[in-house]
Amino acid sequence: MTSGRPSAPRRAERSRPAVPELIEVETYRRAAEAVVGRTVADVDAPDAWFLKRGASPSLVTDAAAGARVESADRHGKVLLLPLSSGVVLGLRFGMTGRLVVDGGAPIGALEYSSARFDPAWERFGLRFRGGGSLVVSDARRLGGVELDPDTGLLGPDASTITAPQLRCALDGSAAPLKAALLDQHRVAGLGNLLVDETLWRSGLDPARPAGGLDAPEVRRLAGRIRSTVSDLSARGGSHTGDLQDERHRGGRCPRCGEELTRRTLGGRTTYSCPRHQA
DNA sequence: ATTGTGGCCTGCCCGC
DNA sequence: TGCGGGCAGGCCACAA
Repeated sequence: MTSGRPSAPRRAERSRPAVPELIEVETYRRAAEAVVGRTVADVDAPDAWFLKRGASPSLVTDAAAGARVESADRHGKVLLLPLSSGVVLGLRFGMTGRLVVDGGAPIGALEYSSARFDPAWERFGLRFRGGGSLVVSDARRLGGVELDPDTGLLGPDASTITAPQLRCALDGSAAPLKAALLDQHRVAGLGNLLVDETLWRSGLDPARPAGGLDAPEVRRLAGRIRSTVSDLSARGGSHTGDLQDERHRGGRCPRCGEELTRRTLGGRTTYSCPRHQA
């Protein structure tokens, strides 16, 4: 699209949903700590499609009913609930998944109108002895529940990734930097918004071959990944980046005013500044 | 093996 | 005013 017009009409100021990337799932994890130590009375799995990797309502019920929640952990975008039965419950939230603990407002509720929380969107739930519940609400059904997820397949968590870990994750890869950072096997926890924000802050072109970064660039990127996660966590979500308001056709670089490049990389819509991301 | 593509799913935005 | 196409993106199956 050619410029000439000042810019596309600015998107309505209405806040956008916080897509569940690492930051949001960490918020869910903290909320889930409220149920640690409780015993599962019953499993509610009304949507069998939501159960992945061979899990079925009866298998999940067998694993969870009567078991105590031992802890609430997270790796990347996966929320892990180890149970006293020895089974670990893995919860993924896809793009629109929310966690509702004890019937309170779903995390991120303030981002939405009340109509967004249709009871029909409840895909999975645990009810606890003595009351309370933990429910996954997901309009789009892109999330899921699995038993004993293999976290060994995931890369190091983005929030604490070190330069050597990042080098290892990117080394020898010809894939675009954007695609490599989205790949949960390489780095766990980053989604589309966080990657674009991080690369913009790093001054790195998302199309650069991932393995082509030199050592200073890898160090810089590792630091930016951590600081971006930390910064946006403090602001309240992965949608609070500096680039966010300009993520639309005709959007402009918040730093230099150049029109942002919009393209598809790693299968995702990618915005970057052609002037200072190289 | 790695990298790329398309499909899943469905609410919602926008243009007609 | 209503309708319908396109868009959103995490994740997986599959293709090259």
